[in-house]
Parts: sequence; structure tokens; C-alpha cells
Amino acid sequence: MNAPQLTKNQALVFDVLAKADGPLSAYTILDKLRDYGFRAPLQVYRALDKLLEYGVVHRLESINSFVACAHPNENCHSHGTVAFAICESCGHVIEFHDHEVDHRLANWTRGKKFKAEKTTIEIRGLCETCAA
Amino acid sequence: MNAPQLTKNQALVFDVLAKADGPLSAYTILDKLRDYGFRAPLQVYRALDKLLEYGVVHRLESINSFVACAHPNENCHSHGTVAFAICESCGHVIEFHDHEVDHRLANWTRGKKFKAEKTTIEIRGLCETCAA
DNA sequence: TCAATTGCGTAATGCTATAACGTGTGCGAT
DNA sequence: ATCGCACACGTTATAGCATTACGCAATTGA
Ligand SMILES: [Zn+2]
Ligand SMILES: [Zn+2]
Ligand SMILES: [Zn+2]
Ligand SMILES: [Zn+2]
Repeated sequence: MNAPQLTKNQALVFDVLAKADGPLSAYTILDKLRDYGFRAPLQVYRALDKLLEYGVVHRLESINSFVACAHPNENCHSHGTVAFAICESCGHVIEFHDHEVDHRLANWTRGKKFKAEKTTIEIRGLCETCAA
Repeated sequence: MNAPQLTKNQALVFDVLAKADGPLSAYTILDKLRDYGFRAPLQVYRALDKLLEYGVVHRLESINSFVACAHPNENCHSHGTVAFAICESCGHVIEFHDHEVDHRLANWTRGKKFKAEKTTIEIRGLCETCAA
């Protein structure tokens, strides 16, 4: 899914995420956008839905938060499953792909005849800086 | 973490999960246990915390639900990361391990000096029956 | 006996997400 | 033109998930 011109709300939400140095919850985004006219969660969630659909934002399931894609120029979806390492101390997120992991999981689903729609891989822990 | 004798509440929650044919949310568990004296979410969450700690229950982050461990006699934690395939149609969950996936992710974290604490791998889609 | 730990019960609150309603705007088909 | 449709938007209310805070009781172990 390629991203068309963003609407005003979508652009506002995306900018907040792009400028953040870590994942944000929908309600945190809402708070940051109150000065721009946002009043209700749905304004955020509707924008997020589209941004997720366009692949320019990822959802971190394990922490109910959202993050701008770290590879804005590639199409993340085309590289297979995106994986995340999330530092529980400083909040930083590293986004990565691993072809071999994709391959193994695809093998498994093929063997089980399981039709995968969406795969989540999230590693929570401490980044190099925070672990030191 | 090995499971000691469960308390009454822990045993009730565990039994509900063990008898269910799919993952349950904390509030669904609460409803099923009202006849046994449960009145508040915390009674469920406290029991779940312990059951998770003992490794006899897993939390599915992507659907905010809980499931009894499918390998009650092995120690799931000792096998590395547990992965789940979750059918979005019938709700069935298949729990599995893949050493090679673990290995790849461990390689990645070692390379980044990221100290992994908890890794989530969840595949959502359609099981063989539902995909047919 | 005293202190610390653990489990339990209850009420209140906070965080996350969606349902349901209506409005306005752009745009192609008739 | 104007009708119908798709889409974004705004608002209110509600549903669903999880924790904080307080107090009590039983257990353990010094
Ligand atoms: Zn990405
Ligand atoms: Zn960090
Ligand atoms: Zn297990
Ligand atoms: Zn199924």
C-alpha cells in the first residue's frame, strides 16, 4: 500500500510520531495535538488506521503504542515481517527485518497450513546504552 | 520458575483457562468466575500475574488475552521464546517453539548489544480449518 | 511476640479503543 | 444541474483492558 497525499489530521499525527524519539500511545498523541484542534481519541485512531494501512507507521502490540516507520523510503511491507527491539528503560525502538526468521516462520505456517495475515515480533529489554 | 501449589483463586483462573478452547480476556475470566465469588478484575489479574510468573499461562499481547500453556509438562521458559499462531476466525491457538528463530533473534540482539528480557512472536491469521 | 510477606476483597480510577450519530466536501453518473 | 456515493471529519457516549490505593487476614520466621 503506497501512501497518497495525507489529509490534515493524518499529517499532524504522522508528524508527531516522526518527531518523537520513541513510540507514543494514541492518547499521548491526542494530548500533543490538542493545540491543533484535536479533541477526541477517534481523530487520532482514524488517522492511525490510515497511516498503518499506508505502512508509514507501525503499531507495537506489546506496549499499545505507535511509531513512525524507520525505513520511510523502502516499502516496509515488501520486506516481510518487521521486527522491533524496544528498550523498556529509554523507550527507544530499533526496527529490523530478518529474512531467515521470516523464512522459518513461513515454513512453519506452510507445514500447519496456517494462513498468516499479520505477524508480530517484538523484543523488549534494554538497549546497549541502558544495559551498561 | 516452577509452579508451587496454587492458591484458590489461582487454581480457579487456571482451570477456566485450561478448559477453554481458546484464549480468554481477563474480563471474560471474571465473568466465568462470578459464581465462584469473583467480583473484581483485580482478583483475576493478580492470579494471572502469578500464573504467568510460574509459566503455566501465556499472555497473547496482540489480542489482550491469556491462554493456558500447551506444554504443561515441559518448562516452556527453558525452551526459549514461545511463539503463537492465532486463528482470527475460530480463536484457536497453536503454541510452538522454533530454535532457529530463537537463534537468529539472539544473534541480532548480540550484535546490537541489546539485552532481551521478553520476546513476543504472534502470528495472526486463519487456521487450516478456517482457511479452507 | 513482633515484623515481614503474601494473598485476598473492595472501590475508585486510569488507560485503550470503538460504536453510533451527524456534517460537509468532492466527484462521477445520469 | 443534481443525484448518489465515498470519504474525511467532529462529537458524544460507551465498551474493554489494567492498575492504584486502602485495609484486613493468614503465614512465616526471627
Ligand atoms: Zn517500517
Ligand atoms: Zn535504552
Ligand atoms: Zn507454553
Ligand atoms: Zn480457525
